Amino acid sequence: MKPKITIKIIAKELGVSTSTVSKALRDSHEISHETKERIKAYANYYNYRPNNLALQLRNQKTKVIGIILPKIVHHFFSTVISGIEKVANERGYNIMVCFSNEDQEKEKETINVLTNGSVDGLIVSIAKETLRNKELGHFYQLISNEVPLVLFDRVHDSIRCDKVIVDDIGAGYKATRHLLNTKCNKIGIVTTPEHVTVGLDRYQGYERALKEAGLSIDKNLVINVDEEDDIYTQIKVLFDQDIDAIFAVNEIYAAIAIRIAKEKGKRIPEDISIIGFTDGLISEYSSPSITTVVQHGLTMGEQAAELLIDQIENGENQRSPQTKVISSNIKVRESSKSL
Amino acid sequence: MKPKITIKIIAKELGVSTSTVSKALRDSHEISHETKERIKAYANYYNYRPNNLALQLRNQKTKVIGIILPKIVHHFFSTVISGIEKVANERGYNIMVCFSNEDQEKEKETINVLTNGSVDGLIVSIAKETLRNKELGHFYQLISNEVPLVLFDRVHDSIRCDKVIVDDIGAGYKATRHLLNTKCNKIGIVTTPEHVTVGLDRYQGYERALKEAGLSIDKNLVINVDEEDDIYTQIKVLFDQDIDAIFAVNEIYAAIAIRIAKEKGKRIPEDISIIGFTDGLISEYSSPSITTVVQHGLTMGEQAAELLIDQIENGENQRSPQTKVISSNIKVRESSKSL
DNA sequence: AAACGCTACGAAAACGATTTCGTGTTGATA
DNA sequence: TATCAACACGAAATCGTTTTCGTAGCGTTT
Repeated sequence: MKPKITIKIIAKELGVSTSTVSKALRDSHEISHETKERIKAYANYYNYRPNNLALQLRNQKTKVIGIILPKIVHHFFSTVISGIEKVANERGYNIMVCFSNEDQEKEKETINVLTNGSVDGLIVSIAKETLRNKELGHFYQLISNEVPLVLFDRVHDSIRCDKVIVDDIGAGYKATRHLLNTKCNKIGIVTTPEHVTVGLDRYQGYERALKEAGLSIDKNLVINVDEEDDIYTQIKVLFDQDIDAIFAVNEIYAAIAIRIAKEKGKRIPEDISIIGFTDGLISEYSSPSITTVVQHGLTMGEQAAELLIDQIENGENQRSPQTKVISSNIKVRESSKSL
Repeated sequence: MKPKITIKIIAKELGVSTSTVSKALRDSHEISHETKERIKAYANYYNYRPNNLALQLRNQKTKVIGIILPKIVHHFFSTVISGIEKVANERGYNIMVCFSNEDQEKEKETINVLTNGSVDGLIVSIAKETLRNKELGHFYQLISNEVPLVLFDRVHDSIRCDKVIVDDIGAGYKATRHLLNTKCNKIGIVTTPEHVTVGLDRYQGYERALKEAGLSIDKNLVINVDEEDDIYTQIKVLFDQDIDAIFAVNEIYAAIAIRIAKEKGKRIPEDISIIGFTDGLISEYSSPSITTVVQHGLTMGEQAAELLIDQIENGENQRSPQTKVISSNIKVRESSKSL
């Protein structure tokens, strides 16, 4: 990389001091018109741009937002990034993206590196391992160091900071209601293990909807998928039961359910309705296309960024932590009956 | 954000100079054992970490790689990011991700901001608008400023730098050969308009395979999709022709082709084989699952990162620019016959 | 002519770290 | 006892920028 032109070089070339150059470029009234013009012309000619690092060090702010995600190859997360970047860009910030790969150690390490001056604040979705262990010390530390922080999607109550979440209970409820409304009443659910809160919440919505409809919960219709094992096999056992609908808490489970249904010769949605979660490409382009709960990742990203930048720029005027709940809605496609 | 502990503070508290603290923490032989221990204990107790910005400014390197992509909500690009991040992380770098949104002005602006000290080098996939206009001045400038640069996927010959590309012609050829080998000989192709080079290249592979097999090109079997209009309708006309296979240059076109085939009551792959491109989730989870040309985004990202970091760390020992061609391979699934 | 106020600029500190070069003290050697 | 080396530390420069505070020079006022 060629050395870039600096204020110091300009100053030496033009026989003035660095202060004069700096002031001239910022149009200070302290500098005479002709000196200003001379300096500006020179700077312009050599395409001078102030060095970011120097500014960041001096101003004690980087105008960079750190993002830590469990992974990126995932439609929901890339959508969120997109939303964050959009707002960040509008408000003059850049983003620095890191991945925890669901690993607690890497999450800690990344937080450590980023908060050592590289970023002005963090937007994080917590790694599975961290949530499982409930070892949240690194987050408590962020709070006590007053690092601007916004958690989204995978959050934890004990961390006192701004949060952006989907109303997973409400979404589970809506999904189940949709199935009930379209004359299904033997509804199976494919969800995550209980320690993954999003799965648990969606399950609770399911439970509420069923109870409200006067139906009882049949534990045989509840599959808690362990991703360590083969997903296909685990979902397949659900088809041994007498069911007329499946609520899958994500797109992939839904796609697999469809595959099994087809293999079993069931017609969709006549014999069995299927509803998924996360409005990704799979749902849109599989055939039959899949009715889903759309998660509004873009909106979540935008909101998270707004909250974070507000925190950063408000400095001392600490407001109390907010939680934004992004409500979701059902996108009806071919895999479920219409009303 | 609470002020973090600095060397200066430690020095003052312990009544020594900043030089002593710095040396002690880096285990210099110049400092006596007991002083070292005293300083280290203090630093450790207050959890001292050197400030990144200060180091970056002093060392004149950031250990950050800038990535500029047209967009992120796209399986291929997020896979590439994943690959870059993996290697970057292994070699002690972080990544800063920006999007051009296919817009030339934003691309220029982003390059400008990032190269002003924020990153040590750039990995870029060029925006469509830039390629269409052929205004590559901002890239030539990077080269003449000797900014470490690697282009991937969307590249341009006139930019003299390292590149990582897929062998699109070869991939198109392989895809077509696969169809020919499985006894298809009335093969339609759904591709992009001609100015998108990846589509054009894949088409050329198709052409070569057919000619080699002694078949002539029937222009009625070639669909150039204009994404401004309805994709579904454009692909549908292909089914008016007598065909036994379709080569779609991306996953979405393939998924749409499958949908149409089903609507027409064709059996896949008995009546019609379909092969796609990009090994994303759609191909994997749709039913029937789709035979595709896998694009190895992860590998591309890894290679790009290796090339870039080599450039950065080799400094003056400029080797001549390399182009890595990542070859692709066919992943046979249910939408095509097996050999 | 002394006092004052502008104008137009420079010196120096600051951000947080590293590193080169001195230098005062100690003990050993000639 | 003079010389020298080794030890242990500090001063200052450096990275690139901004900003506060001085101040030289000049003209105006009383």
